[in-house]
Amino acid sequence: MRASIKDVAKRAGVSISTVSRVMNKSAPVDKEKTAAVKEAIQHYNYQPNQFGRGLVKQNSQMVGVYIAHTFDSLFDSTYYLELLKGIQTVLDHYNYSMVIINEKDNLKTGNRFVDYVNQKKIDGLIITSSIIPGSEAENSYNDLVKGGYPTVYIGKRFHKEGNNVYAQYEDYMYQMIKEFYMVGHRRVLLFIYEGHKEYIQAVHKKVQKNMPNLKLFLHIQSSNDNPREEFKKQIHNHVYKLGCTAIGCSDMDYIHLIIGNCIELGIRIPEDISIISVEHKKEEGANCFPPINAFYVPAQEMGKIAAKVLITDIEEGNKANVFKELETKYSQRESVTIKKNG
Amino acid sequence: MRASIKDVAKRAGVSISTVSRVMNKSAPVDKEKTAAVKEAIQHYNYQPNQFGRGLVKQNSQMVGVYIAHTFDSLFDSTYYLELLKGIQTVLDHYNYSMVIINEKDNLKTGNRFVDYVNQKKIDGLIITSSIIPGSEAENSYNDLVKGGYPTVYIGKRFHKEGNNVYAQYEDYMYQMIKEFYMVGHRRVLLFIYEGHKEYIQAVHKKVQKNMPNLKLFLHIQSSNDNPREEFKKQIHNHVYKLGCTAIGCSDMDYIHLIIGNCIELGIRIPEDISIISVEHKKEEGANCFPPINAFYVPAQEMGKIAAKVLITDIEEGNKANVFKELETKYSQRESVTIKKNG
DNA sequence: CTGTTAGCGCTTTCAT
DNA sequence: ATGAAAGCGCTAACAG
Repeated sequence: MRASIKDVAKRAGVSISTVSRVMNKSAPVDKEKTAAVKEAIQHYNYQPNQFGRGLVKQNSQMVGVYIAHTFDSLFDSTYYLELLKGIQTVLDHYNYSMVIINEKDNLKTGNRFVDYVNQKKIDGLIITSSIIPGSEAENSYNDLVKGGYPTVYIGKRFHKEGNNVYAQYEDYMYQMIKEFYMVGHRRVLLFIYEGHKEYIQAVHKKVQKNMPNLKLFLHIQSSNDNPREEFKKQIHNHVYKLGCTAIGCSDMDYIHLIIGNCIELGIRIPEDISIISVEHKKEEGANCFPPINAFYVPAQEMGKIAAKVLITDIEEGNKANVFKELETKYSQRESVTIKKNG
Repeated sequence: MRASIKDVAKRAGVSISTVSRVMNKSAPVDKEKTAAVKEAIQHYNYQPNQFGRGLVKQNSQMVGVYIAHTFDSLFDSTYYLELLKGIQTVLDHYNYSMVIINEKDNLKTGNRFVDYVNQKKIDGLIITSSIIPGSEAENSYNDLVKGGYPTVYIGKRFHKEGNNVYAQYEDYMYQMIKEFYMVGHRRVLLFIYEGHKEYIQAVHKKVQKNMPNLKLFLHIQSSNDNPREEFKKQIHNHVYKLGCTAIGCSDMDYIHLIIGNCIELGIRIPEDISIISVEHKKEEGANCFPPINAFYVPAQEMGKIAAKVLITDIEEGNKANVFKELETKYSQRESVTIKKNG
């Protein structure tokens, strides 16, 4: 059994409260006693038991990160990875730990984070945009917010309460299409994550309204055993049969499959096909061959902000809701060319 | 304030011990009282506070995953990602949560996991291979093992005690070179992570001994702002000036940079240069252009095994040390060709 | 400045 | 089968 505060107190010849005082610097303590306590702490390699401390302070120094997603898709997306990096960085700085709360089944009815909250396992909660609108989780989350529990929601929010960090997915996807449109493309293929299905509809509508003579082809990519062949089929079909001259994709994950398949199919970039992607890591597109035009979504920054907001909320109480909208930045590189209308 | 066991007891008209009994099924309870308690639990949406429970049971249902690494490099490596996926999957199944313990500064003197152990924040610890041999962390880890604390070490171990899961890095890297050697290559360039520097030396020695007429060029890649140019320089130099006919790399992360640069430099794969990689995700190499020969290291499987071993250790006590060595599998694809000795 | 004590929420004897 | 009570390790209020 590890040493407890009692052992330390005994060895230092003081009471447990004195030990507690020097541990937490919560009250002035005689110099010599302080030294004795410190010696005893050293000697036992003493660390206060978090259950005891937590029981009285009711905090765990842990923060939950909720992800309603298969872990596979999560850990394959640069977006989440960068988000997590950002979160972890500031959590670490403020001496909090990150607990991942993963919901993989029953995305509609699951709300596993509620248990963590009720069990006091975590002091605050960061929700990742993968939560399904209208799901049980969304409801539970709203309850939490209403109850004043420290939370931050990353991604598109459908309610105005609560802290929110967001990079307008719909905006930059729309911008992407507009980029193509402006240089003459009229038939565009979009590779989209299954999880973004909901959001892309709004984009599609707006496109139909504002660029009536542009035809948008959507390919919703679900997990697949052979993405190589799947992409090849899609690209071949859309480029050769349906006359697409531009491909957009919402994550760098797909870009190598797209580039590689284009090369294999004898489709030149950008001469035959223009490509724009989204990058969640700086200059990611620049490291492709050829360098790919991309919208930079500062995912890591988003994670950092979310964590900072959450910690402020935890430690100082939520004064006002924070709504932080991040800007994306478009980098022109070598993957888009003007399409002469023919 | 959330409901406590007292509130539940009061509403159900029983004592708190009875509530505890029905919660934990730790003793038979009258049917009607059980029903009443369950109703009250429902009503309050009651979840036992983990501090209270933990204080008496001294367990947290949390497991620490220690990573002595910058988080960036961690979350950019498929190896770690797959490892984490595997760990998370089985942890989830056994109702444990994963806490990431990240050591980014002072890799030689840091041992942050010790605090988590002493504070009882975690019930067990998984150490990731990135721990530096001879470091403070290594020492602390050995102490933990000696003290019977539940741990699993993933990666090469320098001591025989404790649970260990391992895919012989040195073996498969040696095999990789041998593959090149067998088909006639005599000048091989290896792209290596900085973190693997220690291990590759042994490989190098063995190569020098067993394949005396093979010349091995090592490029240790540290984090770099412009990997694209860095790789281009390296490849250009080693292929054109130093006559390398084969490139090996220890992680898929680099493969697109290598392939892309080769294409840009007019180096054909596999006609001019043969390539072998390591893949930590099944068929990852098959999705490259061209498909890349690779050694499959079952990182996810390793994570699963590690977690399973750890949980067994936690819940049943460590009977004997588990030493599990995973086999790698070599997939031949289209990136290696015979080199006619000239 | 410091020791004594109550009490955080829970599980687990110990009686009954 | 069940309630009373002890006690897990700690902090904070209180008394001195």
